[in-house]
Amino acid sequence: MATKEEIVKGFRVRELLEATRRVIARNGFQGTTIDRVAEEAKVAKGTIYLYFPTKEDLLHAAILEGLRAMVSETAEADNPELPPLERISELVRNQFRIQSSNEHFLKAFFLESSFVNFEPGDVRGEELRRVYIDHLEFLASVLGLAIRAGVLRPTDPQFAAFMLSDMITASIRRRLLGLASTPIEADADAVLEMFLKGVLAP
Amino acid sequence: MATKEEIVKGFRVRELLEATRRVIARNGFQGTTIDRVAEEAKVAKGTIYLYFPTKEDLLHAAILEGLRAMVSETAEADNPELPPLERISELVRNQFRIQSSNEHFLKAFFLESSFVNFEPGDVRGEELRRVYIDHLEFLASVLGLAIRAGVLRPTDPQFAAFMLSDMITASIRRRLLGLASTPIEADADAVLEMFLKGVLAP
Amino acid sequence: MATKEEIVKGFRVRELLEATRRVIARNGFQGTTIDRVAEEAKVAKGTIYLYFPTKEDLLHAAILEGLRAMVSETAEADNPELPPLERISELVRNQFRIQSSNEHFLKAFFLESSFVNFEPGDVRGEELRRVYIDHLEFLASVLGLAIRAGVLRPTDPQFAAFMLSDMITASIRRRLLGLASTPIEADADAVLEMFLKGVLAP
Amino acid sequence: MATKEEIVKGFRVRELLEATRRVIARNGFQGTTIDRVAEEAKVAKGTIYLYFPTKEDLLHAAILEGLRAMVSETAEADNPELPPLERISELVRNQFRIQSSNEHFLKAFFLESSFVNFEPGDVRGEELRRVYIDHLEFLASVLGLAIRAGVLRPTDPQFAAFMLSDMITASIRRRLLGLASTPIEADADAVLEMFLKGVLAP
DNA sequence: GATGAATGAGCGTTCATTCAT
DNA sequence: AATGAATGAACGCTCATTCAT
Repeated sequence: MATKEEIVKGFRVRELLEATRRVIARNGFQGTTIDRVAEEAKVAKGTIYLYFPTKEDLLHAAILEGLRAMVSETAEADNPELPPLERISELVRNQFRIQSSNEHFLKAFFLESSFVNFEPGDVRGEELRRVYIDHLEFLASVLGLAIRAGVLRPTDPQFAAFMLSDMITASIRRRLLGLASTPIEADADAVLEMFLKGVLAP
Repeated sequence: MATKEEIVKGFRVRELLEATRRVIARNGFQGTTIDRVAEEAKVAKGTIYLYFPTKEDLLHAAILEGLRAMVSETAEADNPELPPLERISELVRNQFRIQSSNEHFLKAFFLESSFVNFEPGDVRGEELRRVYIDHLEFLASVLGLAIRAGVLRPTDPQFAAFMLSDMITASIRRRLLGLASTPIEADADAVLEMFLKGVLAP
Repeated sequence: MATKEEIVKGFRVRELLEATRRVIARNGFQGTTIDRVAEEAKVAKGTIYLYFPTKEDLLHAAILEGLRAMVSETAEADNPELPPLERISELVRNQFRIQSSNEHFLKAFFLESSFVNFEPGDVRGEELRRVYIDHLEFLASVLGLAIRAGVLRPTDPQFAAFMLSDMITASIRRRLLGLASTPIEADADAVLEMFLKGVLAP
Repeated sequence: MATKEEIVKGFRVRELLEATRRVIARNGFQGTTIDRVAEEAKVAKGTIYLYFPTKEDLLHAAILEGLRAMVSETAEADNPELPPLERISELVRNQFRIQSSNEHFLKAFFLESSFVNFEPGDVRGEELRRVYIDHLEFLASVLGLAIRAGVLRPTDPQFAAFMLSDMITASIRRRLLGLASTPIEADADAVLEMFLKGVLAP
């Protein structure tokens, strides 16, 4: 059961993590310093160390929470009762919307960090990977259902899920690199069409 | 005409760039310091500054050369006389081979840096983007030919090229994240199949 | 109103500036490094940067304060009600006393730096020059009064002030170069006599 | 007797010292590096170390020679047969001319370095001081003659020589600080008048 | 608990000096 | 003798972390 202190602590932690993400969004990972986070959170520098033992832990927690928010928002927006194809279609559209609304934090995340800053075997890295893998498995399960329903060809759903997820990220990245000329609304459809139909002439 | 000194200088530059890429591979971009490069190249710190005016220039040159090597190797392995589909197939297979052989350096590059470390407008960043864009345009031109030949559906070849390139990178990334259970040789085929046919049931 | 923190900060700043002047005195401007100042002030290197953004700012502030102390001490010791000649005489005597008590810092300042270390147009250099020029103008105004009172010949008071100031400095420099055999008390009188009467036989 | 090698060596040394003074003139003492001197002398960096064991020795020799040139030019321009007052007058005018023609090197010397860069007891510092003292003694001897001739008041000629020399330097410094509005030709007369007659009303 | 002044290891960079050619 | 590539100590500065208040 949560004591009053724990609740207060929870608030502080949340504030710190949000401030951290804002700083990441504004300055990138490189430019994220403890000083800046403290200033953004309107808290003394030392205070951060009451809640996080190192900067890496703070960053990790901020990313993890941000990623979890994105992932769970995806899951919540999912409607399992839709026909498989429409469900997938909605998922893609939702994910586009989510990543675009979160854009600022995710921009830095997808362009700069990914999952590399942690050594293989590092607990925090594993945790991060875990969240991502859970997300992929959720996608894979949806794809798996569609395959079993005969709507999709029998392919490796894990592989397909990874590719689908990456294609979404990729088209956002493409936009951030200044290589997209189409309006952003068209991206979800373009990704979906390519994912579903490929490029081969019928 | 190259004098003897220029040749020696060329060797040193190459050694330094290779050492730099090894350090990037081992420590990531964040962890790449002049000290470490010097140690890796078995050279005093100051020596590096005889060949590169700043650390950024060194990193840029190392990345640029690594990227160019990858790109030009792709172009050289291309056989324009193949039928469109086989040509694309070969391109994908080649790129897989190339990116896997370069694996260590490219890992850090594709996972960590992308093209972000340079401010927009930075000459070096633009140069880097240019190389990448050239590569994409080459892919796009091959896809464009296939479209005009009626082998591929009429789609935006730029978009398709970006996605294809990214799918290759993604499946390597997937492997680096420990999410692949299939043998690496199967990746190229899997990417190709998805790219060409999509996942939709016929 | 000064808070407690501001007072403490003021102490630190003063300690740092004094330490800086001691280091300048001991090692000259060339030999003044942040490390040495930190050691002299018994403070970690980084601490200095909490109070001064760059080394140049630290040096500038230390010199400026040292110069201002000298200049304002001169002004305060001035007695405007004395007859012109006695007033000038007192001014010279006072300046000798002041410059000799500050000797160590001023030695380096007058022998090494002058006002050169700052580019023309540099705000800090201008500030330094300003203090010096103000001092000269104060001297010039006193000389100007004496001229209008008919006690001094009509000459350019700006020029005379510069020369008088420099003669004082010069005779201290002469002492530092080991060229003086007379007791230091005699210097003020010697300078005054030369300044007032010149060397020409009557 | 000078061997051929010694003559060649003499040429090189002279070239190096001249190059050094040009670099000092252009970049100040701070900005004088071995690299720049080597480039200015069109010689490899290592070559300098065949002739001078350290940078300090090079600088010292360059200053010493530059100072000697100035001093001996003063002595050569002297006409001992002139009446004392005219002789002094000519000396001052000549020194102004010399220091103004050498202006570039001397500017840095008089504004930046003086004699301080060498520890007391340092052989090179003493040598420098010696040249300067010799010059002062020459001036003092001329003043002494004038005193004995009854043209100047009986004063300490050493002191007077130092002051006269410094007043010349000071008025050049004043000009370099941007504090002079009169034409440069007037400086010599102004210094002379002040030195001879002082500022006191008759 | 909260603060923020203090710390010092570590960074990128410069440059006097050395030494193999 | 002459070269200039190589060296590495030293510099100014940053910033994650600590700790007295």
